Amino acid sequence: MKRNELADEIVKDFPAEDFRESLIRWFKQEQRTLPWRENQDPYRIWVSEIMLQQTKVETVIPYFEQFIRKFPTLEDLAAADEQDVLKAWEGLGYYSRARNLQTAVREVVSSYNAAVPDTVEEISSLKGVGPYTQGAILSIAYDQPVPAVDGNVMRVLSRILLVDEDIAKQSTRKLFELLVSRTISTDDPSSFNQGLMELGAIVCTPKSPSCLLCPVQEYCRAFHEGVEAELPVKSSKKTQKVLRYRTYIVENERGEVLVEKRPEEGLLANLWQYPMVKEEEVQEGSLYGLEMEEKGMVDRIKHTFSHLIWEMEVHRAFVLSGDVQKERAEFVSKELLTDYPFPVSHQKIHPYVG
DNA sequence: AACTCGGGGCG
DNA sequence: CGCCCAGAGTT
Repeated sequence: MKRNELADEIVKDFPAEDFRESLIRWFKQEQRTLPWRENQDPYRIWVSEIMLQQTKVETVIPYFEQFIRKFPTLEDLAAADEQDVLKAWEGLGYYSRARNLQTAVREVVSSYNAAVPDTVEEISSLKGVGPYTQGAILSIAYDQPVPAVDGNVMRVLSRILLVDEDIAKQSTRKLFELLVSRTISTDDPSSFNQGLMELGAIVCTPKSPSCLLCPVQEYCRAFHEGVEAELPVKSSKKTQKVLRYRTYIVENERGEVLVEKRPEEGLLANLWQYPMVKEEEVQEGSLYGLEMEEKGMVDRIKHTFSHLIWEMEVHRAFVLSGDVQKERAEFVSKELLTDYPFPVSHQKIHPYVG
């Protein structure tokens, strides 16, 4: 069956209008007060949506407030140094979000007279603005009736409409976009989309949903069948690879510490770290052309990413002779170190640097 | 369609 | 420990 026909069959006999009204009424009553809900400024909505990708609301709040203080307008962000933007993003993860956001904001300044575009074609062309974010900005900032399908929406609707497609597949998101298109409110698409997400965050949670408190319980097919705990269906992912490194705290005679900037692409791109070499490439007493006196291991740090695991041995060393021959590596005073954006894995080393 | 890309909190 | 989170870009 074609996706379009499947969507038609799923929404057949579903009381969309009653569902809409209950959902929107509940959202207006019960929504959390959040900093990006103070107004409809497209720039603020945009920043919040990027930060919220794969990140919980409670985590985002302090980052959002500090980010807006630092970069109050789109022009401020466009004019900022990338390093300062990454510093404001430090600890939030998925750092390409920050770099793509700045790229996109600069594009808006140069090509759209600093006004966030309000059409699907224009806004979806911006770096970092995918199917979800485009729908979120258009519906929340511009009141357009377009779907904004995230994990919450797929979970909520899979239960309400009894959909057992695997939500780990990208193609499934398109089915839910069709389902939202057939149910969304044209009067208040913003409250409808946010209501679905808010419901997923507060009531229709992944584990043990609060069905007895649900404002749309009477419309929930999964609840009536008693299968809400079995939905959504999601295939599991594979286990992570383990990578072993030795990380150095190298101090010179002036009390400065050696740090290096990671490559422009890939994992933790353009963030800084203490020099780190694969365990099998360690050369005792030598690093990046420097001759060192090794003072032994300080700690073992295990850091887990979504797709891999780092096991780092942290060693302390002092420079005996030589010059740094490695690209993007430099000695920095301990005071200035706080200006450099570090991933959390290496922030764990800061206490040993003093 | 599968992989990459962070980090935290929860059971 | 595994799972999930207001996903997007790359291959």
